[in-house]
Amino acid sequence: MPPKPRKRPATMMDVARHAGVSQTTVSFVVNDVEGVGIPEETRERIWAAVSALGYRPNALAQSLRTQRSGLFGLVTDEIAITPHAGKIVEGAQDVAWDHEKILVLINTKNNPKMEKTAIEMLLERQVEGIIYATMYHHSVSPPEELREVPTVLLDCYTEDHSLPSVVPDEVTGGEVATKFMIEKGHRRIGFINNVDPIPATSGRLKGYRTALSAHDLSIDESLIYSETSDPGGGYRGALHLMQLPQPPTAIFCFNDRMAMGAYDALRKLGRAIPADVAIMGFDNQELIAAHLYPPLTTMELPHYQMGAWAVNQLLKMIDSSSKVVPVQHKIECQLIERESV
Amino acid sequence: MPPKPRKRPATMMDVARHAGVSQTTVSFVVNDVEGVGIPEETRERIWAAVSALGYRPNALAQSLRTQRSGLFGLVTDEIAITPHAGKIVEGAQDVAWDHEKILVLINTKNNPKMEKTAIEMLLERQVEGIIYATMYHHSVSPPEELREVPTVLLDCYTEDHSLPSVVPDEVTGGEVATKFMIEKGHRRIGFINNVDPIPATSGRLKGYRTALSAHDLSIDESLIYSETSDPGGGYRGALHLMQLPQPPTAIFCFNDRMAMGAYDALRKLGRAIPADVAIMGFDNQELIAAHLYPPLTTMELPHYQMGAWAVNQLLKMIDSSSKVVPVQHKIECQLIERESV
DNA sequence: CTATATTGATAATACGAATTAGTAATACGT
DNA sequence: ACGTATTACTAATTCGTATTATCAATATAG
Repeated sequence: MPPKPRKRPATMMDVARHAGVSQTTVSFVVNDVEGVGIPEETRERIWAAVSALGYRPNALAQSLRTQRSGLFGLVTDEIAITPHAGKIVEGAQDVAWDHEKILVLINTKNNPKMEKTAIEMLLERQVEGIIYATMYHHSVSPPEELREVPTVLLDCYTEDHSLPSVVPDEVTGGEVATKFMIEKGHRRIGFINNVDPIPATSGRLKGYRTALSAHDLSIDESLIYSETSDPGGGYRGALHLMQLPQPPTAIFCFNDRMAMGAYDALRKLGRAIPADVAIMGFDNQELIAAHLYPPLTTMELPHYQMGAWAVNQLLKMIDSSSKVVPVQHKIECQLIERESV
Repeated sequence: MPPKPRKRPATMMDVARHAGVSQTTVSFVVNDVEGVGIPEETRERIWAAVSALGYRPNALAQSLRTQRSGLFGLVTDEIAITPHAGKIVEGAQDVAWDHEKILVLINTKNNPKMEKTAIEMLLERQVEGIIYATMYHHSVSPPEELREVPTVLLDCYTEDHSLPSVVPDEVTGGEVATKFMIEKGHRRIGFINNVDPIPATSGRLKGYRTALSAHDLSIDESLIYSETSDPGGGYRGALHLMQLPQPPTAIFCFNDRMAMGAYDALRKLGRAIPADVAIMGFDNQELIAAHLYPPLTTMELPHYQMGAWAVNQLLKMIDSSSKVVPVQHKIECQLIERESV
């Protein structure tokens, strides 16, 4: 029979016996502890035992002893809706991996009770930090338990800013997008905004105004129109703007889904994109943006970066045990140039 | 000062002292152990101490003692690409939650070395089971370490089927899709297949043939055309089929992205969907399918269900310690009827 | 009135590793 | 030759909980 009929996995004690030394010595060698004099010969004997027995450290025991679990909790409200969640997770995961931390994931479906239980569970498991992430940028009031451990809010924030958070820089995003259209020569730029009172709505609008002002362009309020943030809204918005006495030559849409609707409207009106009218989106929802015809120029939300930043921040908060003052970090959105402008 | 200057979280021992009993008694009461005679009065005293100290069990210590970590590992190749990953995670998460298990997530980016390290890490952390998931249905050869613990392959399988796996039922999917078009009255149904040699390619084609045969329709090989699985491929495929001497009245596209291309082609040819030509997709990529005009009728891949099934299977494998024979489970795809057929 | 249950607990140990405090044996300095 | 370093380890304790074995005090049986 091959050397596999082990039932219980080998412990450090097993290795010690096999190598004829004490458990302590094994620990010293395996962890390569500084300042303990152990001759090469013994070390080899121990390593040989390690591989002979297929020893693998028990991280639970280590965590218990060292009081650090190496776990970070990632609490999300909804994970399945958009690919955005994936990017957040990926960013967080990448950084965590580099620091030998591992992520435990809980999806609370926006259910406050579940949310509370989830955080309780994470705390029981001694997570070293928690990322509380939402799928769109808004204000939240998370369970108080969150404060018992280093925490970063992702794509959301508390009204009082008492917890560190990382969010997209909506204003700069709107500004960059608008500036880009201006630089492409557009002077009459419409904006189909969202109707929901969220930071993205006010932020992108503010950026739009800023960019126009910065280029000494007057702001024509009739070019700013609000609609629901779906393709239908985009469709109606574009129709409306194009039927103005002086229609715009470029339309900045609140998001890619609305841009999709705008495409339909323009097609119906027989206007070519970007020849007759340029379209700028926001969100860079790959599946939409890259596959529209023509491919949509849009702003990418920094989900990956937010995930990465959040983990980095947690790492900082953990080792500099000194209370770091809660930071509100904004990350710029990236312009993704395709062919619609 | 309010009762919060605790540094170290309270342990069971602290509770015991506070209530004037032994740690053992606290354990008995807190875990509601059967058959130990402890009067109501003492129990109350203990619970009072628990909330006074804000005691919270240390799951690491529990796990170490009981030898069950309550952790499941979820290893994915790529998580950010599609919303599919989100569904898998959500399905797995939901079932895990119901059984008080928690998911730890590692994304290995298709890097075999990282994959191996990741699994090693999970094993060190004493996960009770591992789900090895890929983002599209194909054959894999995962690290051998996987066999040391209950494992389920998700959306993939090993050639020798020596590990349990759950995958979409591609054949039935193709069949249901085709049957639907037939029932809508179509007799000449084109199929723009993928060129990659993966189960989805052969499976959906097989289902297509089966459905046609089942309805006594002859299979016209010229209506089966292969292209790359992107919008461009769909575009070319549709163009090709529509220029045949006897063009089809319905086109089954290998996936939604190709369907998107087919839409463009038909638009260019001036054919209306579904009046002139019906289009059927596959994958139900919400962002595409629901927002095309007209909304795309398509087959939904059972990602949520696969995630859920995988966790359920792990749970079974764990308690019925008897070696369960590796199951190959196929889950049917759901027809999502919209307006393109 | 003594033997035996029952009640209401506790002491001790195990889980697997990290770590502190030692210790036996040899080497070195003077 | 004697005290001190150094080398090469080991014993014992700890992390926080679950669990088994035990025990004292009272109640009940005979």
